Amino acid sequence: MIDKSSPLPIYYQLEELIKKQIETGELEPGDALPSEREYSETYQISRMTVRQAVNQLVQNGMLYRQQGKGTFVAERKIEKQLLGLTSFTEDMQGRGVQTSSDVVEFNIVLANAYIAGQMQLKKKDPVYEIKRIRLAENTPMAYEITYLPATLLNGLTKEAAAQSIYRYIEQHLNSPIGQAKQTIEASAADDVEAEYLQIAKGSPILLIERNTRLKDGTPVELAKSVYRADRYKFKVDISR
Amino acid sequence: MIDKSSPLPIYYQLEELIKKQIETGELEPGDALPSEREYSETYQISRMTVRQAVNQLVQNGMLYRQQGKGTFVAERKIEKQLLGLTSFTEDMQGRGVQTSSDVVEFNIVLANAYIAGQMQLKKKDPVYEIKRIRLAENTPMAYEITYLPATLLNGLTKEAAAQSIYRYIEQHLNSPIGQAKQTIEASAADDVEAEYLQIAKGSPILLIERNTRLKDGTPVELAKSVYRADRYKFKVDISR
DNA sequence: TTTATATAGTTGTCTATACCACTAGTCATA
DNA sequence: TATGACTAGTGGTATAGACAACTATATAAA
Repeated sequence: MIDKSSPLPIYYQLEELIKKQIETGELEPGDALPSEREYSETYQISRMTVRQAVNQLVQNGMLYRQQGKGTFVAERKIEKQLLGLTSFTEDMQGRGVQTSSDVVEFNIVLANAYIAGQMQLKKKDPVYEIKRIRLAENTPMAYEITYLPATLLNGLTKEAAAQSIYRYIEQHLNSPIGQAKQTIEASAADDVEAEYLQIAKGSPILLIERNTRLKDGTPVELAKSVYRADRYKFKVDISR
Repeated sequence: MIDKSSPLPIYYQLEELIKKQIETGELEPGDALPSEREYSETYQISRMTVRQAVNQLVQNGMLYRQQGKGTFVAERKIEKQLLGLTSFTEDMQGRGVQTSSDVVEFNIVLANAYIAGQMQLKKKDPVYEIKRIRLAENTPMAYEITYLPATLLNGLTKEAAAQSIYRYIEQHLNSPIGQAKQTIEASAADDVEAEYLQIAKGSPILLIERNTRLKDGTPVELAKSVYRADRYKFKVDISR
């Protein structure tokens, strides 16, 4: 099961092995794992290496330890990651729902004070302003205005914007997306929003503003989304 | 700086030391940390112990590593934790806002199918049903209905419910709260909600349903909260 | 000037070992 | 019966050292 000559790290192999055992049900929530010393002897690896594997899984919540007792399989989390929250595309595709985007506007504009502040730009720096309608199985779900720093992401096309913008960012900058800060509030649809979302003016809507940054802190996106309240619930999993 | 005879683990002491240096600005975002070997020699501790300290901080996003280059201070996150999201009390108190609760109802009722399903109880099992108005500086912010399993938390009083229910749960069960699953949606206030929140019927509101569990997966709370949309925004920080 | 090549320094992985702290059960004692 | 001491097993902390993988810089060769 563990191949010491593999280029893959041993702790990673053990980690995947335990993960698989949990996924297949060989290890069920509440079950005790073999002790660290047992793993150590079974696979002829150091206990520290075992701990490194287990640490990863404790960290992401699949296992938990109790000193003096053992290590146990945690209740599985409903959603694997918080990932799905960030991106409409990923969220819907994760559920097997066909998604698409209608790009209704695609401009380069000058940043106002608020946008500049959030994106750490100077006022009047150029930014892409992209207005999209997000569809799930051809039903309008959200209306979204996205701002992207034009100097950083030059060459962005309307076609790329109709796909996943995140993918474009990660590939173009060759740098992973790190964190997003989101604000969620409730409101009532105004004329424009009502029209795009095909709902009555004054209907309840979810307003979500998202500020996305790379791992090194560089802001790469500011997006304001308007979701139909009757079609969209927002799920968050939190663990302490 | 590092006291080897202290009962506090060395890795923890080093972790706190680095944290403090970041908080005081001695280490700024983007700065490189001293190398692991340097820490090791400076404090006469093992490099593995240094790594353990740094690992913690990488894990929670304060530092990031680049193989071959070094370890660097990450851009600081806006909110320290996702913690504040879960609990109205902790959230507000974190901002230095005085909070209180009016318990308007305190009953033991029998679980209906939905509640039983979410709480992993049988239908008609007894549950506390607590209806509270959440106030921030004496202004109504939310109306909340909380269900708690009565057999697990017997002895809960109206007075304890007026304080933080979470504190009661953790102390009574002597077990830490692990995760919460939240659903957020927008809606319009009905008669009852409008009255409690002192807003007009039909005003936009945020509906938040929260299902809280212990680390071992035991459900301990199901809460439905209604927030005034004009007084409450919901903030989420997500990191990949 | 450009292109390899070495080299020093960094984090990544892994070992073997040791002792501490905590849990749960056993067993002797009061 | 109840209490306390003991013991085996668990995870928690820590050490010292080794080699691999990667990055940047300096140096030598084309």
